[in-house]
Amino acid sequence: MVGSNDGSRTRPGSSGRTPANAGRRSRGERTRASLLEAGVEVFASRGYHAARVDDIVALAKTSHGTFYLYFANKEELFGALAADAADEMTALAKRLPPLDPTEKAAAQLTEWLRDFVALYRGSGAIIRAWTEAEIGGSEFGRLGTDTLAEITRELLHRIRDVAPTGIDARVAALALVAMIERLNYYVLTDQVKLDDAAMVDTLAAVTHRSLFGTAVPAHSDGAQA
Amino acid sequence: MVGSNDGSRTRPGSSGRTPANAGRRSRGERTRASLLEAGVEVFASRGYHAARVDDIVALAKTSHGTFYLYFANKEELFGALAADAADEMTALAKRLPPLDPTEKAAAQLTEWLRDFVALYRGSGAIIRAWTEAEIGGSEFGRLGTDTLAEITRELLHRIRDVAPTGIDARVAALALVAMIERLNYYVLTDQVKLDDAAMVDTLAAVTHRSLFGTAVPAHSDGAQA
Amino acid sequence: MVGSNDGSRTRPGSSGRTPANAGRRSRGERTRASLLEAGVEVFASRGYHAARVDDIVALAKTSHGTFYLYFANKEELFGALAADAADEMTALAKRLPPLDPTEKAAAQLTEWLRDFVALYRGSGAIIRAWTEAEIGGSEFGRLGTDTLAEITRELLHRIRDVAPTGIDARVAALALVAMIERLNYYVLTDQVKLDDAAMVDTLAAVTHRSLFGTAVPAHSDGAQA
Amino acid sequence: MVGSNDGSRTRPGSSGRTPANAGRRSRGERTRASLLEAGVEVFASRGYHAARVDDIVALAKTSHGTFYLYFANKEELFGALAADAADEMTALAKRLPPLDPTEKAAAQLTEWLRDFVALYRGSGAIIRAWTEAEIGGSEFGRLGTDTLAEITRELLHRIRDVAPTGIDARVAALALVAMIERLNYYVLTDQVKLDDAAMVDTLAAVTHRSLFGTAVPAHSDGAQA
DNA sequence: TATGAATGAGCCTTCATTCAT
DNA sequence: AATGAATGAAGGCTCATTCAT
Repeated sequence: MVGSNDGSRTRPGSSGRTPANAGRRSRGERTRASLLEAGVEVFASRGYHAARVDDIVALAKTSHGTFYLYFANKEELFGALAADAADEMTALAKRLPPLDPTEKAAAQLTEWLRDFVALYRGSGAIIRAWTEAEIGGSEFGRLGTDTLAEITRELLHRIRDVAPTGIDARVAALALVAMIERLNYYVLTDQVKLDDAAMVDTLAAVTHRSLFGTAVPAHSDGAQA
Repeated sequence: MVGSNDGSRTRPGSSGRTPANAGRRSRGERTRASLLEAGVEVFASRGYHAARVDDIVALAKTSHGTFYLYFANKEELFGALAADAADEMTALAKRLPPLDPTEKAAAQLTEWLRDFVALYRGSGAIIRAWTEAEIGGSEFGRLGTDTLAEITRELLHRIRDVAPTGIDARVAALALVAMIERLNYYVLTDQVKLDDAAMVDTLAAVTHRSLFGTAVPAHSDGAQA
Repeated sequence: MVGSNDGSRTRPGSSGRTPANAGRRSRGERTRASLLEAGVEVFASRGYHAARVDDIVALAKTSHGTFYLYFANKEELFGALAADAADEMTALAKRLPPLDPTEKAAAQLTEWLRDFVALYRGSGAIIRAWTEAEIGGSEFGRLGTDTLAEITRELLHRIRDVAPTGIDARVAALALVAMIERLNYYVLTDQVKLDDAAMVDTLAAVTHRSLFGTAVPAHSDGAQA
Repeated sequence: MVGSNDGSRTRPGSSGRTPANAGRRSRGERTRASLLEAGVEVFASRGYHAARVDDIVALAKTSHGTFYLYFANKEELFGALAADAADEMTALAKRLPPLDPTEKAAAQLTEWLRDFVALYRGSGAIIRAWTEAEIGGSEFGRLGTDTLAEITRELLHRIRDVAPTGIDARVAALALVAMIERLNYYVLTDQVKLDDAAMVDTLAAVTHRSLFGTAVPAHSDGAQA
């Protein structure tokens, strides 16, 4: 579909990209990095479809030709960004705290939600873009879901035993993740004005109550509604 | 000045469209209807951006020229569909039942959620497409949000007095609507396999518990009121 | 080129169009007349290319179908109008007065120029439009020139004997007609602000002097510069 | 905001275009030049409205996309050509010689008219096209007039003091310019067959006589000053 | 490695003309 | 005689991608 870029020509700047030598990167790596950076910026402000390769190379202060030296096409650049975001999200999922009626667990959940908000604010532009319907034959849509699915899976682990009767734990986990993601989405896209603390507290409270029937104790250390 | 190229060329099929003669529609009305129908189909399967006027007219078995006889452009057709969807959603919002800890209220909520699912299944393709970032300068994005905002508003009316301390009613309403919409979205787009009853019951349960701390009685998985 | 309108189907309203029964015209004649009228208006305000059949039928308060009942295409309607304008111009050419150094001849020339201005103001819109480069393969461009050519021919008749030595009478006639037409054009299209009297007097003076070397006596009955 | 779709994508071939390196032009400059050349050709033969971007790129042996790399649209290409033509015309206007009854002045006028003919033969196609009614909201129509207005202005300077009584100098200047332009137009578009010398001599004679009442001495039909 | 000019498939839109009623 | 819905051939323009240098 995308020309004959069968990957047979080696891409520049793909040598040791370990954090250690991050400061002294080859020219190729710097170029690639600036393209990625520009990509985030442009995808964030325009969305995937409206993003122009033109805009990206202009922001990265490089040329069209160079762009295709590093990425087979627009989709691949987006894919790289999405993979990064997915990695971060997966790592976050792993850190989901245990859930029980205790105040400590509630506080930890709040804490975790704060991290989620931070991550969503950073990589959210990409996550948001990839929630856009139909990027590259829905492959990315799935990727977005899969990523959230990991959080769902972790959440399910935590609540399976504590979920009240009458609630399907799997569905509840899904619903809660949906809630968390979407509310963040509304806030990030400015469709709704809300300060982070109120959002975090409410998400924690709803989650906690829906599982344990009682409110999270209100003295979570932050501003509160 | 003479004709004024303001596109004022009168549109066909705009005669008496009263419910009475809805069956016997003029040719123009039929054409317009088939274009709308095709629009739903195409927007649903491809998303707004990937939808081609070509696809729509092909499905409607009409010509390119005819399309522009009825709609100024792709956006306008989408707008018409979106407006319809918004109307239905608004009407549904108005029917949101009162919320209190009683079993009857819980049952009514379940019922309402069933309606939501039905509506979402019908117009959801459009709602989904219009949640896509950046259609026509984000005007539609807002419209989508505004529509959901109406449900939020109605929900807020119902829970303002019953919301437990420690929960900001406005934010909670928002969060619950976000949850309801997104879970439906996941199911509608087949990103998650779930039967409607489980979804409805869980959404009802989470909503109910997050507000009242107790589960909805579990015997609601039938068509009983 | 223009579809298969080979004229085989008889056009409505083409019966006795003599001035005598002009008042009691059949419906067809009235329709045709209103289309012609609308044509003048639209061609005048928009020019030939920008004129839309849409505009014409809207102004004539009739339909597209009807338009093609009376005219094979847009060009034919224009042709009809152009032919009328050409007839009038030809008649005017015939009335060009004799030219000699006398004061009387000068006055008659001024008078004739006044008529030219009047005619140009009425049919000028069409004349102007048809001076537009390339209407229907330059056929009309020629028609416009041919019409002016008749004035040139008449002028040549008048000046052949009186033209001073050193001036080619044919070329001079052509030049003078060019001058008369273009100055009127500038004024009619508001590219130049000029009152009719000044224009007429100057055109008469330049014509007279270029032929006879002396100014036209200044007491031509009208406003004068 | 990021890339701003204001068409600011830098145009190719806009490096040092000094006369010095005019011979060795960059590829971009050559492409742009061939598009301009093709533009003249196509506008000349078809007129502005009938000119197709397709025709232009075909003649320039380049692609559709390339066209839009150099010009925002058809109008802009035309504008570039028109601006060039306007510049040349303005320069010519500045060179209009002084006008007085002497034979030398008459000879200089003839000489100037020869230059006008030469210029009109080169850029006339564009001038002609832009006299077409209604290019881009009449902006160009005015430009054409404005350009001729400069000649009118210069002519007015020269004749203001020598114009005979009974002739409004401004109107006369306008009329003479109109005559000169239109006669050239007729000849250039082959609507009239005329050799250049006859045209030039007659225009000079008419101009001279209308101002000074005597013919230009007839022996000017050579290249003598 | 990098450049940026060139490409062309694809899309939206217009409008003169036709045709069923 | 009239209508107005339908048609489809153009035409202008965009933008991801390629290629010569």
